[in-house]
Amino acid sequence: MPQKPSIPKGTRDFSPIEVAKRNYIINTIKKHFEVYGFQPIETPSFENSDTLMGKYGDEGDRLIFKILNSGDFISKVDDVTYSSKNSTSLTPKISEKALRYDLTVPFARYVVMHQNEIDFPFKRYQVQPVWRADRPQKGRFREFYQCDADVVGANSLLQEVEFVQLYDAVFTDLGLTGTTIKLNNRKVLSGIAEVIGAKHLLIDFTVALDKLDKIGEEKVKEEMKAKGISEQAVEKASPLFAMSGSAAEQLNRLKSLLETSEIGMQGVVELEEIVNTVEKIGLQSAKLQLDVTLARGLNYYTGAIFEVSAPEGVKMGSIGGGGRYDDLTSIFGLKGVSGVGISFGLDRTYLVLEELGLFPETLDKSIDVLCINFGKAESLACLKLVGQLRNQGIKAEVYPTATKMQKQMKYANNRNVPYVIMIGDQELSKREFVVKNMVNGEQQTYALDKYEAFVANLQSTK
RNA sequence: GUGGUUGUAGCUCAGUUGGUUAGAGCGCUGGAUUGUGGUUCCAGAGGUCGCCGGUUCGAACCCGGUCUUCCACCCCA
Repeated sequence: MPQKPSIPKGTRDFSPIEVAKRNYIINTIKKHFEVYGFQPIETPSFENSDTLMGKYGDEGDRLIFKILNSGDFISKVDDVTYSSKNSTSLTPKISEKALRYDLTVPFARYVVMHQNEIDFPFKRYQVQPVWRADRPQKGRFREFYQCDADVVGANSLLQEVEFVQLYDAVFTDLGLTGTTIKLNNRKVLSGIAEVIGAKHLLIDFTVALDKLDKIGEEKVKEEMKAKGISEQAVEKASPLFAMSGSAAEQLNRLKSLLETSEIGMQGVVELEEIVNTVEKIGLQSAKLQLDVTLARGLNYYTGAIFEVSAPEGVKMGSIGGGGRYDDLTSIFGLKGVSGVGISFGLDRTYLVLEELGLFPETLDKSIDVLCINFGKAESLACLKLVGQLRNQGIKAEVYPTATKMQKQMKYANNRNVPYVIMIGDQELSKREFVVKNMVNGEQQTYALDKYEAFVANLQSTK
Protein backbone atom coordinates (compact mmCIF):
# COMPACT_ATOMS: atom_id res chain seq x y z
CA MET A 1 0.00 0.00 0.00
CA PRO A 2 1.66 3.27 -1.07
CA GLN A 3 1.60 5.98 1.56
CA LYS A 4 -0.36 9.13 0.94
CA PRO A 5 2.22 11.90 0.56
CA SER A 6 1.99 15.20 2.38
CA ILE A 7 4.14 18.20 3.23
CA PRO A 8 4.72 19.70 6.68
CA LYS A 9 2.31 22.23 8.08
CA GLY A 10 2.99 25.76 6.91
CA THR A 11 5.06 24.74 3.87
CA ARG A 12 4.06 24.86 0.23
CA ASP A 13 4.82 23.49 -3.21
CA PHE A 14 5.14 26.08 -5.93
CA SER A 15 3.86 25.18 -9.39
CA PRO A 16 5.26 26.80 -12.57
CA ILE A 17 2.85 29.74 -12.60
CA GLU A 18 3.50 30.47 -8.95
CA VAL A 19 7.26 30.29 -9.42
CA ALA A 20 6.97 32.66 -12.38
CA LYS A 21 5.03 35.13 -10.24
CA ARG A 22 7.40 34.80 -7.31
CA ASN A 23 10.40 35.28 -9.58
CA TYR A 24 8.78 38.35 -11.04
CA ILE A 25 8.60 39.90 -7.56
CA ILE A 26 12.06 38.71 -6.53
CA ASN A 27 13.67 39.93 -9.75
CA THR A 28 12.02 43.32 -9.40
CA ILE A 29 13.28 43.65 -5.83
CA LYS A 30 16.78 42.48 -6.75
CA LYS A 31 16.93 44.84 -9.68
CA HIS A 32 16.30 47.82 -7.43
CA PHE A 33 18.63 46.53 -4.73
CA GLU A 34 21.42 46.46 -7.29
CA VAL A 35 20.54 49.81 -8.76
CA TYR A 36 20.88 51.22 -5.25
CA GLY A 37 24.31 49.67 -4.95
CA PHE A 38 23.65 46.63 -2.77
CA GLN A 39 25.62 43.44 -3.31
CA PRO A 40 24.26 39.95 -2.79
CA ILE A 41 25.50 37.51 -0.17
CA GLU A 42 24.19 34.15 0.97
CA THR A 43 24.51 32.44 4.34
CA PRO A 44 23.81 28.83 5.40
CA SER A 45 20.24 27.75 5.96
CA PHE A 46 21.23 26.62 9.45
CA GLU A 47 23.49 28.23 12.01
CA ASN A 48 24.97 27.20 15.32
CA SER A 49 22.21 27.45 17.91
CA ASP A 50 24.10 29.94 20.05
CA THR A 51 24.31 32.32 17.09
CA LEU A 52 20.53 32.52 17.01
CA MET A 53 19.29 31.75 20.50
CA GLY A 54 18.57 34.75 22.70
CA LYS A 55 18.59 37.23 19.83
CA TYR A 56 14.86 37.43 19.28
CA GLY A 57 13.57 37.34 22.85
CA ASP A 58 11.91 34.43 24.62
CA GLU A 59 9.13 34.32 22.09
CA GLY A 60 11.66 34.13 19.30
CA ASP A 61 13.57 31.29 20.91
CA ARG A 62 10.39 29.26 21.02
CA LEU A 63 9.84 29.81 17.31
CA ILE A 64 13.32 28.71 16.21
CA PHE A 65 13.43 25.30 14.56
CA LYS A 66 16.09 23.24 16.31
CA ILE A 67 18.00 20.54 14.49
CA LEU A 68 18.64 17.31 16.33
CA ASN A 69 22.28 16.29 16.69
CA SER A 70 23.50 13.43 14.54
CA GLY A 71 24.49 10.03 15.85
CA ASP A 72 23.51 8.53 19.15
CA PHE A 73 22.83 11.92 20.70
CA ILE A 74 20.58 10.75 23.50
CA SER A 75 23.18 8.53 25.15
CA LYS A 76 25.42 11.56 25.65
CA VAL A 77 22.91 13.32 27.86
CA ASP A 78 23.55 13.02 31.59
CA ASP A 79 20.91 11.21 33.60
CA VAL A 80 19.85 14.22 35.64
CA THR A 81 19.09 16.36 32.59
CA TYR A 82 17.52 13.44 30.78
CA SER A 83 15.13 12.55 33.56
CA SER A 84 14.29 16.18 34.35
CA LYS A 85 11.95 16.32 31.35
CA ASN A 86 12.82 20.00 31.03
CA SER A 87 13.02 21.11 27.39
CA THR A 88 15.01 24.24 28.18
CA SER A 89 17.87 22.33 29.75
CA LEU A 90 17.60 19.27 27.51
CA THR A 91 17.47 21.09 24.16
CA PRO A 92 21.04 22.45 24.17
CA LYS A 93 22.32 18.94 24.97
CA ILE A 94 20.67 17.29 21.97
CA SER A 95 20.63 20.18 19.47
CA GLU A 96 23.57 22.36 18.48
CA LYS A 97 22.21 23.72 15.21
CA ALA A 98 19.07 25.59 14.24
CA LEU A 99 17.37 26.79 11.07
CA ARG A 100 17.81 30.44 10.17
CA TYR A 101 15.05 32.54 11.76
CA ASP A 102 15.70 35.75 9.83
CA LEU A 103 18.45 37.23 7.67
CA THR A 104 19.56 40.04 9.93
CA VAL A 105 21.27 38.10 12.70
CA PRO A 106 23.13 35.80 10.25
CA PHE A 107 24.19 38.96 8.44
CA ALA A 108 25.56 40.45 11.67
CA ARG A 109 27.46 37.21 12.20
CA TYR A 110 28.75 37.43 8.64
CA VAL A 111 29.93 41.00 9.11
CA VAL A 112 31.83 40.12 12.27
CA MET A 113 33.47 37.06 10.72
CA HIS A 114 34.42 38.89 7.53
CA GLN A 115 35.14 42.32 8.99
CA ASN A 116 38.68 42.38 7.62
CA GLU A 117 37.62 41.75 4.03
CA ILE A 118 34.71 44.17 4.06
CA ASP A 119 34.93 47.77 2.87
CA PHE A 120 32.66 49.87 5.03
CA PRO A 121 30.07 51.12 4.54
CA PHE A 122 28.98 47.71 3.33
CA LYS A 123 25.69 47.44 1.46
CA ARG A 124 24.44 43.91 1.11
CA TYR A 125 21.22 42.27 0.02
CA GLN A 126 20.06 38.75 0.66
CA VAL A 127 17.07 36.81 -0.65
CA GLN A 128 16.75 33.46 1.07
CA PRO A 129 14.18 31.37 2.91
CA VAL A 130 13.83 31.54 6.70
CA TRP A 131 11.93 29.21 9.03
CA ARG A 132 9.72 29.79 12.04
CA ALA A 133 7.94 27.18 14.15
CA ASP A 134 4.89 29.40 14.19
CA ARG A 135 1.29 28.44 13.76
CA PRO A 136 0.34 29.31 10.16
CA GLN A 137 -2.41 31.74 9.22
CA LYS A 138 -3.07 34.16 6.39
CA GLY A 139 0.21 35.34 4.91
CA ARG A 140 2.17 33.49 7.60
CA PHE A 141 4.08 30.34 6.88
CA ARG A 142 6.65 28.20 8.59
CA GLU A 143 8.94 28.49 5.60
CA PHE A 144 9.03 31.80 3.77
CA TYR A 145 11.39 34.11 1.93
CA GLN A 146 12.82 37.34 3.18
CA CYS A 147 14.33 39.90 0.85
CA ASP A 148 16.64 42.07 2.91
CA ALA A 149 18.87 45.02 2.15
CA ASP A 150 21.12 46.42 4.89
CA VAL A 151 23.95 48.90 5.22
CA VAL A 152 26.51 48.59 7.97
CA GLY A 153 29.13 51.11 8.92
CA ALA A 154 27.25 54.26 8.01
CA ASN A 155 25.69 56.55 10.59
CA SER A 156 24.21 59.05 8.19
CA LEU A 157 20.46 59.46 8.15
CA LEU A 158 20.77 59.58 4.39
CA GLN A 159 20.65 55.80 4.59
CA GLU A 160 17.18 55.92 6.09
CA VAL A 161 16.09 58.30 3.36
CA GLU A 162 17.51 55.95 0.75
CA PHE A 163 15.53 53.02 2.15
CA VAL A 164 12.32 54.99 1.98
CA GLN A 165 13.10 55.69 -1.66
CA LEU A 166 13.92 52.04 -2.23
CA TYR A 167 10.58 50.88 -0.84
CA ASP A 168 8.85 53.43 -3.04
CA ALA A 169 10.82 52.34 -6.12
CA VAL A 170 10.10 48.63 -5.70
CA PHE A 171 6.39 48.90 -4.94
CA THR A 172 5.90 51.45 -7.70
CA ASP A 173 7.64 49.15 -10.17
CA LEU A 174 5.39 46.28 -9.08
CA GLY A 175 2.39 48.44 -9.80
CA LEU A 176 1.46 48.43 -6.14
CA THR A 177 0.65 52.09 -5.66
CA GLY A 178 -0.81 53.65 -2.56
CA THR A 179 1.40 51.88 -0.04
CA THR A 180 2.12 53.63 3.23
CA ILE A 181 5.62 53.67 4.64
CA LYS A 182 5.27 54.18 8.34
CA LEU A 183 8.17 55.71 10.19
CA ASN A 184 9.00 55.88 13.87
CA ASN A 185 12.08 56.05 16.04
CA ARG A 186 13.03 53.89 18.98
CA LYS A 187 14.53 56.93 20.70
CA VAL A 188 11.16 58.65 20.65
CA LEU A 189 9.60 55.60 22.26
CA SER A 190 12.37 55.49 24.86
CA GLY A 191 11.87 59.18 25.50
CA ILE A 192 8.16 58.74 26.03
CA ALA A 193 8.72 55.86 28.42
CA GLU A 194 11.25 58.01 30.26
CA VAL A 195 8.99 61.06 30.47
CA ILE A 196 6.04 59.11 31.80
CA GLY A 197 8.23 57.26 34.27
CA ALA A 198 7.99 53.79 32.76
CA LYS A 199 11.50 53.48 31.43
CA HIS A 200 11.97 49.97 32.79
CA LEU A 201 8.75 48.84 31.08
CA LEU A 202 9.65 50.16 27.64
CA ILE A 203 9.01 46.90 25.78
CA ASP A 204 5.66 46.26 27.47
CA PHE A 205 4.69 49.87 26.89
CA THR A 206 5.51 49.84 23.20
CA VAL A 207 4.06 46.41 22.49
CA ALA A 208 0.78 47.66 23.91
CA LEU A 209 1.02 50.98 22.08
CA ASP A 210 1.62 49.15 18.80
CA LYS A 211 -1.84 47.64 19.00
CA LEU A 212 -3.61 51.00 19.05
CA ASP A 213 -5.06 50.86 15.53
CA LYS A 214 -6.13 47.28 16.08
CA ILE A 215 -7.76 47.17 19.50
CA GLY A 216 -8.37 50.83 20.28
CA GLU A 217 -7.34 53.28 22.98
CA GLU A 218 -9.23 51.75 25.90
CA LYS A 219 -7.85 48.25 25.43
CA VAL A 220 -4.33 49.58 24.99
CA LYS A 221 -4.60 51.47 28.27
CA GLU A 222 -5.94 48.35 29.94
CA GLU A 223 -3.04 46.29 28.67
CA MET A 224 -0.53 48.90 29.84
CA LYS A 225 -1.99 48.92 33.32
CA ALA A 226 -2.05 45.12 33.35
CA LYS A 227 1.67 45.17 32.59
CA GLY A 228 2.30 47.33 35.65
CA ILE A 229 2.37 50.81 34.17
CA SER A 230 0.81 53.26 36.60
CA GLU A 231 -2.45 55.08 36.02
CA GLN A 232 -0.69 58.48 35.97
CA ALA A 233 1.91 57.24 33.49
CA VAL A 234 -0.77 56.00 31.13
CA GLU A 235 -2.59 59.32 31.46
CA LYS A 236 0.57 61.21 30.74
CA ALA A 237 1.04 59.21 27.57
CA SER A 238 -2.47 59.88 26.35
CA PRO A 239 -1.49 62.60 23.84
CA LEU A 240 -0.01 59.72 21.85
CA PHE A 241 -3.40 58.20 21.29
CA ALA A 242 -4.58 61.22 19.40
CA MET A 243 -1.56 61.74 17.19
CA SER A 244 -2.83 62.80 13.83
CA GLY A 245 -2.28 65.50 11.28
CA SER A 246 0.79 66.23 9.24
CA ALA A 247 4.25 65.06 10.17
CA ALA A 248 5.17 68.62 11.16
CA GLU A 249 2.22 68.87 13.55
CA GLN A 250 3.01 65.52 15.11
CA LEU A 251 6.65 66.48 15.51
CA ASN A 252 5.68 69.69 17.26
CA ARG A 253 3.49 67.80 19.69
CA LEU A 254 6.29 65.33 20.33
CA LYS A 255 8.70 68.15 20.99
CA SER A 256 6.59 69.59 23.77
CA LEU A 257 5.92 66.15 25.22
CA LEU A 258 9.58 65.16 25.16
CA GLU A 259 11.35 68.40 26.01
CA THR A 260 12.75 66.96 29.23
CA SER A 261 14.08 63.83 27.59
CA GLU A 262 17.41 64.08 25.86
CA ILE A 263 17.06 60.79 24.04
CA GLY A 264 13.49 61.57 23.07
CA MET A 265 14.49 64.88 21.54
CA GLN A 266 17.28 63.19 19.65
CA GLY A 267 14.71 60.86 18.12
CA VAL A 268 12.50 63.78 17.15
CA VAL A 269 15.43 65.50 15.44
CA GLU A 270 16.18 62.32 13.48
CA LEU A 271 12.59 61.87 12.41
CA GLU A 272 12.42 65.50 11.38
CA GLU A 273 15.49 65.24 9.20
CA ILE A 274 14.29 62.08 7.45
CA VAL A 275 10.81 63.46 6.86
CA ASN A 276 12.12 66.80 5.58
CA THR A 277 14.65 65.22 3.24
CA VAL A 278 12.12 62.79 1.80
CA GLU A 279 9.73 65.65 1.32
CA LYS A 280 12.29 67.58 -0.70
CA ILE A 281 13.11 64.60 -2.91
CA GLY A 282 9.57 63.36 -3.31
CA LEU A 283 8.19 59.84 -3.72
CA GLN A 284 6.62 58.21 -6.77
CA SER A 285 3.61 56.42 -5.34
CA ALA A 286 4.11 55.71 -1.64
CA LYS A 287 3.13 57.88 1.28
CA LEU A 288 5.54 58.47 4.15
CA GLN A 289 3.68 58.66 7.41
CA LEU A 290 4.88 59.32 10.90
CA ASP A 291 3.46 56.78 13.32
CA VAL A 292 4.54 56.98 16.93
CA THR A 293 2.66 53.79 17.73
CA LEU A 294 4.81 51.74 15.38
CA ALA A 295 6.96 49.49 17.54
CA ARG A 296 8.01 46.28 15.83
CA GLY A 297 11.24 44.38 16.23
CA LEU A 298 12.28 46.28 19.30
CA ASN A 299 14.69 43.63 20.40
CA TYR A 300 17.36 45.15 18.23
CA TYR A 301 16.20 48.38 16.63
CA THR A 302 17.75 51.47 18.20
CA GLY A 303 16.83 54.31 15.82
CA ALA A 304 14.49 54.47 12.86
CA ILE A 305 11.73 51.88 12.56
CA PHE A 306 9.99 51.23 9.25
CA GLU A 307 6.92 49.31 8.31
CA VAL A 308 5.09 49.24 4.99
CA SER A 309 1.41 48.56 4.83
CA ALA A 310 -0.51 47.51 1.75
CA PRO A 311 -2.84 49.99 0.04
CA GLU A 312 -6.05 50.70 1.90
CA GLY A 313 -8.76 48.13 1.46
CA VAL A 314 -6.40 45.18 1.29
CA LYS A 315 -6.66 43.04 4.37
CA MET A 316 -3.03 42.22 4.99
CA GLY A 317 -0.52 42.93 7.69
CA SER A 318 2.72 44.64 6.89
CA ILE A 319 4.42 43.80 3.61
CA GLY A 320 7.80 45.09 4.69
CA GLY A 321 9.66 46.30 7.71
CA GLY A 322 13.04 47.44 8.91
CA GLY A 323 15.00 49.83 11.00
CA ARG A 324 18.33 50.92 12.43
CA TYR A 325 20.20 48.75 14.88
CA ASP A 326 23.27 50.53 16.17
CA ASP A 327 24.67 47.69 18.13
CA LEU A 328 23.76 44.48 16.40
CA THR A 329 27.26 43.25 15.70
CA SER A 330 28.37 43.92 19.27
CA ILE A 331 26.67 40.72 20.38
CA PHE A 332 29.29 38.98 18.27
CA GLY A 333 32.10 41.18 19.56
CA LEU A 334 32.29 43.96 16.97
CA LYS A 335 31.45 47.29 18.53
CA GLY A 336 30.75 50.67 17.00
CA VAL A 337 29.32 49.40 13.71
CA SER A 338 25.92 50.84 12.98
CA GLY A 339 23.48 49.08 10.71
CA VAL A 340 20.20 49.92 9.09
CA GLY A 341 18.13 47.79 6.82
CA ILE A 342 14.76 46.84 5.40
CA SER A 343 12.99 43.66 4.48
CA PHE A 344 10.38 42.86 1.84
CA GLY A 345 7.82 40.20 2.66
CA LEU A 346 7.68 38.18 -0.55
CA ASP A 347 4.75 35.96 0.35
CA ARG A 348 2.55 38.76 1.53
CA THR A 349 3.42 40.96 -1.42
CA TYR A 350 2.44 38.01 -3.63
CA LEU A 351 -0.94 37.73 -1.93
CA VAL A 352 -1.54 41.45 -2.30
CA LEU A 353 -0.57 41.52 -6.00
CA GLU A 354 -2.80 38.49 -6.57
CA GLU A 355 -5.73 40.09 -4.80
CA LEU A 356 -5.38 43.28 -6.80
CA GLY A 357 -4.72 41.48 -10.09
CA LEU A 358 -1.41 43.24 -10.61
CA PHE A 359 0.67 40.42 -12.06
CA PRO A 360 1.53 40.93 -15.73
CA GLU A 361 -0.45 38.61 -17.99
CA THR A 362 2.65 37.49 -19.85
CA LEU A 363 3.88 35.58 -16.80
CA ASP A 364 1.82 32.46 -17.49
CA LYS A 365 3.18 32.13 -21.00
CA SER A 366 5.77 29.38 -20.82
CA ILE A 367 6.75 29.22 -24.51
CA ASP A 368 6.31 31.47 -27.55
CA VAL A 369 6.03 28.80 -30.22
CA LEU A 370 4.93 25.17 -30.38
CA CYS A 371 5.58 23.05 -33.49
CA ILE A 372 2.97 20.48 -34.34
CA ASN A 373 4.44 17.03 -34.91
CA PHE A 374 3.16 15.37 -38.11
CA GLY A 375 5.68 12.54 -38.35
CA LYS A 376 9.31 11.73 -38.65
CA ALA A 377 10.39 13.76 -41.70
CA GLU A 378 8.15 16.70 -40.76
CA SER A 379 9.35 16.84 -37.16
CA LEU A 380 12.94 16.84 -38.38
CA ALA A 381 12.21 20.03 -40.30
CA CYS A 382 10.50 21.41 -37.18
CA LEU A 383 13.49 20.56 -35.05
CA LYS A 384 15.76 22.44 -37.42
CA LEU A 385 13.46 25.47 -37.45
CA VAL A 386 13.05 25.40 -33.68
CA GLY A 387 16.83 25.38 -33.30
CA GLN A 388 17.06 28.52 -35.41
CA LEU A 389 14.29 30.20 -33.42
CA ARG A 390 15.93 29.26 -30.13
CA ASN A 391 19.15 30.87 -31.32
CA GLN A 392 17.15 34.09 -31.66
CA GLY A 393 16.07 33.77 -28.04
CA ILE A 394 12.56 32.57 -28.85
CA LYS A 395 11.15 29.97 -26.51
CA ALA A 396 10.15 27.16 -28.84
CA GLU A 397 9.56 23.43 -28.77
CA VAL A 398 8.37 20.57 -30.93
CA TYR A 399 5.51 18.40 -29.70
CA PRO A 400 7.29 15.13 -28.92
CA THR A 401 4.94 12.63 -30.55
CA ALA A 402 2.91 12.63 -33.76
CA THR A 403 -0.45 12.21 -32.07
CA LYS A 404 -3.70 13.61 -33.36
CA MET A 405 -3.50 17.23 -34.30
CA GLN A 406 -6.52 18.04 -32.20
CA LYS A 407 -4.72 16.85 -29.13
CA GLN A 408 -1.61 18.84 -29.97
CA MET A 409 -3.64 21.99 -30.59
CA LYS A 410 -5.46 21.52 -27.33
CA TYR A 411 -2.14 21.16 -25.53
CA ALA A 412 -0.92 24.40 -27.12
CA ASN A 413 -4.12 26.10 -26.08
CA ASN A 414 -3.92 24.90 -22.48
CA ARG A 415 -0.33 26.03 -22.23
CA ASN A 416 -1.23 29.47 -23.49
CA VAL A 417 1.12 29.23 -26.44
CA PRO A 418 0.59 32.30 -28.62
CA TYR A 419 1.88 30.78 -31.90
CA VAL A 420 1.67 27.29 -33.34
CA ILE A 421 3.86 26.26 -36.28
CA MET A 422 2.75 23.57 -38.67
CA ILE A 423 4.96 21.72 -41.13
CA GLY A 424 3.02 18.89 -42.73
CA ASP A 425 3.91 17.03 -45.90
CA GLN A 426 2.46 19.80 -48.11
CA GLU A 427 4.55 22.47 -46.42
CA LEU A 428 7.58 20.24 -46.37
CA SER A 429 7.44 19.68 -50.14
CA LYS A 430 7.08 23.42 -50.72
CA ARG A 431 9.86 24.24 -48.20
CA GLU A 432 7.61 26.45 -46.08
CA PHE A 433 5.87 26.59 -42.70
CA VAL A 434 2.52 27.82 -41.49
CA VAL A 435 2.21 29.99 -38.39
CA LYS A 436 -1.11 30.07 -36.61
CA ASN A 437 -1.85 32.94 -34.26
CA MET A 438 -3.74 31.29 -31.42
CA VAL A 439 -5.37 34.51 -30.28
CA ASN A 440 -7.11 35.54 -33.48
CA GLY A 441 -6.84 32.27 -35.43
CA GLU A 442 -5.08 33.86 -38.41
CA GLN A 443 -2.55 31.83 -40.36
CA GLN A 444 0.45 33.00 -42.29
CA THR A 445 2.90 31.09 -44.47
CA TYR A 446 6.65 31.68 -44.52
CA ALA A 447 9.47 30.04 -46.51
CA LEU A 448 11.63 27.81 -44.32
CA ASP A 449 14.80 29.68 -45.34
CA LYS A 450 13.14 33.01 -44.55
CA TYR A 451 12.32 32.28 -40.94
CA GLU A 452 13.82 35.66 -39.98
CA ALA A 453 10.70 37.32 -41.38
CA PHE A 454 8.63 35.44 -38.78
CA VAL A 455 11.11 36.32 -36.03
CA ALA A 456 10.88 39.99 -36.99
CA ASN A 457 7.08 39.89 -36.91
CA LEU A 458 7.12 38.12 -33.58
CA GLN A 459 9.46 40.60 -31.98
CA SER A 460 7.60 43.61 -33.31
CA THR A 461 4.46 42.47 -31.48
CA LYS A 462 6.21 42.03 -28.17
C1' G B 1 1.86 27.88 23.08
C1' U B 2 -4.10 29.14 23.76
C1' G B 3 -9.16 29.10 21.57
C1' G B 4 -12.11 28.06 17.36
C1' U B 5 -12.72 26.08 12.29
C1' U B 6 -12.15 22.83 7.95
C1' G B 7 -11.36 17.99 5.34
C1' U B 8 -16.29 14.01 0.21
C1' A B 9 -13.64 12.69 -7.61
C1' G B 10 -7.69 16.12 -10.40
C1' C B 11 -10.30 21.23 -8.84
C1' U B 12 -14.72 23.92 -6.56
C1' C B 13 -18.47 22.01 -3.73
C1' A B 14 -23.76 19.31 -2.69
C1' G B 15 -25.08 15.02 0.29
C1' U B 16 -32.14 15.03 4.13
C1' U B 17 -33.49 12.10 11.39
C1' G B 18 -27.96 7.28 10.84
C1' G B 19 -30.63 3.27 5.99
C1' U B 20 -29.72 -0.28 -0.48
C1' U B 21 -25.40 1.26 -5.67
C1' A B 22 -22.24 8.75 -2.47
C1' G B 23 -23.84 13.26 -6.57
C1' A B 24 -23.16 18.10 -9.61
C1' G B 25 -20.21 21.69 -12.27
C1' C B 26 -15.42 22.30 -14.20
C1' G B 27 -11.33 19.37 -15.81
C1' C B 28 -9.76 14.57 -18.04
C1' U B 29 -10.41 10.42 -21.93
C1' G B 30 -12.99 8.82 -26.42
C1' G B 31 -16.39 10.17 -30.41
C1' A B 32 -19.21 13.85 -33.74
C1' U B 33 -14.32 16.26 -36.69
C1' U B 34 -8.22 11.05 -40.69
C1' G B 35 -4.49 18.73 -41.36
C1' U B 36 -6.69 22.96 -36.89
C1' G B 37 -7.37 24.70 -30.34
C1' G B 38 -10.40 28.04 -27.48
C1' U B 39 -17.61 27.36 -28.72
C1' U B 40 -21.34 23.14 -29.10
C1' C B 41 -23.34 17.98 -28.76
C1' C B 42 -22.86 12.63 -27.25
C1' A B 43 -20.49 8.84 -24.38
C1' G B 44 -16.94 7.22 -20.68
C1' A B 45 -13.32 6.83 -16.81
C1' G B 46 -12.31 8.59 -12.07
C1' G B 47 -13.99 7.93 -4.62
C1' U B 48 -9.53 3.89 1.37
C1' C B 49 -15.86 10.09 2.21
C1' G B 50 -8.17 12.98 5.82
C1' C B 51 -6.32 8.90 9.19
C1' C B 52 -7.07 5.56 13.61
C1' G B 53 -10.45 3.79 16.98
C1' G B 54 -15.52 3.63 19.30
C1' U B 55 -21.18 3.52 19.39
C1' U B 56 -24.82 0.87 16.18
C1' C B 57 -28.14 -4.49 12.91
C1' G B 58 -26.17 -0.48 9.78
C1' A B 59 -21.73 5.52 9.86
C1' A B 60 -19.73 10.39 4.74
C1' C B 61 -23.32 11.67 8.85
C1' C B 62 -22.93 10.39 16.05
C1' C B 63 -18.53 10.11 19.82
C1' G B 64 -13.03 10.16 21.06
C1' G B 65 -8.11 10.75 19.35
C1' U B 66 -4.78 12.33 15.55
C1' C B 67 -3.09 14.95 11.17
C1' U B 68 -4.34 18.98 7.97
C1' U B 69 -6.73 23.85 6.41
C1' C B 70 -8.24 28.50 7.63
C1' C B 71 -9.27 32.30 11.55
C1' A B 72 -8.36 34.92 16.18
C1' C B 73 -4.78 35.52 20.33
C1' C B 74 0.61 35.58 21.60
C1' C B 75 4.21 37.16 18.40
C1' C B 76 5.55 38.49 13.66
C1' A B 77 7.22 39.14 7.35
